[in-house]
Amino acid sequence: MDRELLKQIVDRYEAANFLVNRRLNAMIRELMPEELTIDQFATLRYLRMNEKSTSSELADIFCVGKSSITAIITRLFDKSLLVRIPDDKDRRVTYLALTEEGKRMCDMMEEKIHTLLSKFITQFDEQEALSFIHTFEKLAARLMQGEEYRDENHTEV
Amino acid sequence: MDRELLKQIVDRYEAANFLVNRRLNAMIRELMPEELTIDQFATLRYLRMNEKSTSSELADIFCVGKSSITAIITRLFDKSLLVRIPDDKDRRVTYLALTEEGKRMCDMMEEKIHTLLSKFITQFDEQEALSFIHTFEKLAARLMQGEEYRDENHTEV
DNA sequence: GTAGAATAGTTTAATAATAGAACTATATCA
DNA sequence: TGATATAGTTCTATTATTAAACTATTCTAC
Repeated sequence: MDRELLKQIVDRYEAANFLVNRRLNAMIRELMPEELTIDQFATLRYLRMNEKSTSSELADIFCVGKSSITAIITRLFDKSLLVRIPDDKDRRVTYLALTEEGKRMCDMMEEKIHTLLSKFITQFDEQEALSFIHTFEKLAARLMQGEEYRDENHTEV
Repeated sequence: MDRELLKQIVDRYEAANFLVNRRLNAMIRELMPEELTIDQFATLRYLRMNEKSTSSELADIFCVGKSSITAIITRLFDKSLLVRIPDDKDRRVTYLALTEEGKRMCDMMEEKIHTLLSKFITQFDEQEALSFIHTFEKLAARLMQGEEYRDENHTEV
């Protein structure tokens, strides 16, 4: 790929990404119930799909420090949306699980977001949408690989 | 597009988007100099490309309230990365412009981010990258249209 | 031409997410 | 067993954010 073209593609990616994320986030924020933030919902959603994960796992997936996760988890716990379940094999470990209310809340929001995104996605023809998603997933996979960036950074000490 | 397929595409989009943004943000955060946050950089970058915009314009583009912009602008001003230039036609208006140091800082970061993104983008063949970007830009354009979501929300009465 | 409405931007107070360091408790390993 | 590593929390400070109240202007409709 030629140098100039690459630069253009990178620029265009940055610009589109910025717009899409800012707009979508704003739209999703509006769908949220008063008591839930986007990051809190993202946490609920992850736990909905991954029963019994831990703070450390969340910190890894979300690319933030563990103290950040503790704060979010505490807020969700205070709202009775999840519980902490100590592992009895390794007593350092605490599993996280949604309460019934947490699941309900998560499903309700997931539904609303689905409706929102569907409006935009249905504007593309099937083949274009599938190609796009396919490339997006490849990009995601490649970002997951080049993981040298972690440690030293989002883990304390 | 059939209902089940649509649901799958939306799910896949959500998952890929989450991964890509979290990872990329983490990687970019690491490139940042000590004194600059990602949001501050995004502000610099916008002003670099759009000379003489205003707080209100930034609030619109970034989909946040004006007081949020005031806070970021003040921090960048304190670091001597930008200046406020009052309009002498309409004295309510204040234009924002980068200082030379602001421009240098912005260019330096832009360069670093370019290098990072290039690593990933060059892994795709030219045609795939171009199709992807094309669809991404269409999505961005459509999100810009359905703007009913603003007002009442990110503008203070 | 003036009163009332709209607009641009700031201030203030409160909340959330975050980093980083210090800490507790537990487990692993050599 | 003693040193080291790991899981998670607490604490402190910073940043981004909202919402509401506010100042200073400009616009507008009468």
